[in-house]
Amino acid sequence: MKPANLKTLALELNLSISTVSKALRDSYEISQETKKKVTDLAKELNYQPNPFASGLRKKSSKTIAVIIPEIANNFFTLAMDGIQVIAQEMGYHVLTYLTQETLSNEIASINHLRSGRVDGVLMSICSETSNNSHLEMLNDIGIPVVFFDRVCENLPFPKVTTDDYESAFKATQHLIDANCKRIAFFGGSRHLSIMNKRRNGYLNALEKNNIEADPNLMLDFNDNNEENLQIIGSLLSGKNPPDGIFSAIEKLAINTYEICYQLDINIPNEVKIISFSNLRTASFLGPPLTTITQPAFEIGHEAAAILFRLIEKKQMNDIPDKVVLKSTLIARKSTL
Amino acid sequence: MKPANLKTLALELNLSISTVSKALRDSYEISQETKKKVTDLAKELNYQPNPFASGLRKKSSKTIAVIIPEIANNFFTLAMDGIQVIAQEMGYHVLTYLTQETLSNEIASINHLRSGRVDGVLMSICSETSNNSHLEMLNDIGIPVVFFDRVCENLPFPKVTTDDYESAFKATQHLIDANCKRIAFFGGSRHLSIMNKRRNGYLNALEKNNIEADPNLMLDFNDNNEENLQIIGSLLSGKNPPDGIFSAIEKLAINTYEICYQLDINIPNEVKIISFSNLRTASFLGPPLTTITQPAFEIGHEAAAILFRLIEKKQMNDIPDKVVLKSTLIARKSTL
DNA sequence: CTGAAAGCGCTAACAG
DNA sequence: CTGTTAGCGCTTTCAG
Repeated sequence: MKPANLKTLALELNLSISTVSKALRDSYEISQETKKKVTDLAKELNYQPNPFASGLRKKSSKTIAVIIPEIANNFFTLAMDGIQVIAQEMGYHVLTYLTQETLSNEIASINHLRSGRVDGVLMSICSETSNNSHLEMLNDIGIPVVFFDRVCENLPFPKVTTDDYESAFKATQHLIDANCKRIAFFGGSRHLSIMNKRRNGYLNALEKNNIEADPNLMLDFNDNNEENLQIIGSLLSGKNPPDGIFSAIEKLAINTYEICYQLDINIPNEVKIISFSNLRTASFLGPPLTTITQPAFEIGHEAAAILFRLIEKKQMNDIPDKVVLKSTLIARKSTL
Repeated sequence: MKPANLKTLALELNLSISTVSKALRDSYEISQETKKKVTDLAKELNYQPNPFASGLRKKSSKTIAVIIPEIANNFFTLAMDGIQVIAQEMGYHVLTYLTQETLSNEIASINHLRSGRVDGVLMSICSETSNNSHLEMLNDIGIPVVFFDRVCENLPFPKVTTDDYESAFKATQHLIDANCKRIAFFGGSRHLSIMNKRRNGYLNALEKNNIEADPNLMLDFNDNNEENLQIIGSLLSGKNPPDGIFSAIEKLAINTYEICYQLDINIPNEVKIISFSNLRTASFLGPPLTTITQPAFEIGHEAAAILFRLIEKKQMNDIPDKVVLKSTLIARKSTL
């Protein structure tokens, strides 16, 4: 069935299209009486304004884009939830683009934004992103952008992150306090600033405790699960295995559990593990996993809140350049 | 910076707008030479067609809506991934609406569709949805719809589900085979057909084994986590507790683990558990959880594939009314 | 092969 | 207070 439009309403009520339009937007130019007639009929006919027509006219769409590496990931899922909650409140629609950790997809997604389809963008960059030329285009496009979690440091957009360096430092210190001597770092792409911060937190904690960093214990992983399992397997079954692991990525901690189950390595007796993670089941793993838990929902929520202020150009005075929401270390049996 | 449009290109090349438009759409009316000039310039200027203008004109938006109860849920996250993968392939944009298990949100989301903003809808209904009047509006709107997982049985839209009845039957039989005598069923809203199917599978498996169903062991849960924990707690600490639990909802299985940890109840010795679940960590729980795992990614992927055929009116002959993708029972220690 | 022109539904300036 | 009109950028007849 063809949806009702302004013309339908105008015809029915013997009014002009513009009067109907103004009435619906509650313009001061229109009499109460007319407004009532119009809104009543609109409700009756389930009138919904055509978003293309008004988008075309007003150059705004009440839509934002969320560009993230993946959705099957507890952190991004929770962040997404935080974004959606506030978007729904504000009456915005949310378009999602997954880059699948692939640069070409990220570029394609950004190119979509050029068309004016969305009023703003929330973004977490993919692990392949090293050079920023495509992100700089965001500047040219002149669209509000807020980065969250995996931010791009040298671009002039607000950033919402967690205290990656401090948390990583604490995590490492936690292992040291648990008497670990050979602590491994499981990280991801060196292109990501959050990974570098976590790595630095790790290194500085070692240094502060006069432990020499062993390059053999600092592993960078990519997105290939099979390969990652092998790397972890050879590390743990090789000579001089670590007695503590700080994983900067949830997936790698789960992989480590898998390997330990396979090789019958006892956690925490033979190796202790702490990981950045938003697993809801961390407490029920065998053994329960000590985590650095990021406030994922809040990060998404806050990033979206800033974006909406940017879009609606309200309170522009107090748009922060950076927001850092603290993560929480929750000690469980895997580091006991 | 203002994005390039057809006029920009036309002016630059001394061509008419319509020629440029046709050239970009590779019309047979346009010479190869002109096409090349146009596409080259378009690439150079990063031309992206204005989606509002073409949406307005063509009454199609290359956009679909996904309406789901929640995103912080392993099943829906994976389904979403399946949807996104094929949508991206097909060049479609994906709008997500979360109903948060609330009928009023579901109605609001459906009302958004009326405007022609999207070309099709993928939907999983919320647990509050009993009466279908708002879903019937989908019919009036005349937009392609495909239901997945939480389908609405009596509406004439394709449905993609898993074999809920059979899987529930198997799950219950699995507990019976493991020597459970008092098997509890943890379910959700009675409004959802999948819940009824799972409950029926449970009941029929009991019947087939000449076990009398005990109403005290059949629990319906809602979305209130605290309350659910209490209910499970009193069941397990009461007299005549179950020696087996079949949970139709992942979250309830996790809640059960929590209570068992609290009350120091040994799984599987005192109570065995099997649950519908897409937890990636099921194997690493203490103890590993026996699951009925739905092919969540595939369900999303298949539902989207059907939707796109519907939208593009291709292969309309073989649009299935129903697709059932099988779940897998993976036996682990929680039922050993 | 190319161009002119109408119109999708809405908004906003301007007239009345 | 209400109506007329132009035009957002694109597609699509229809003419040439």
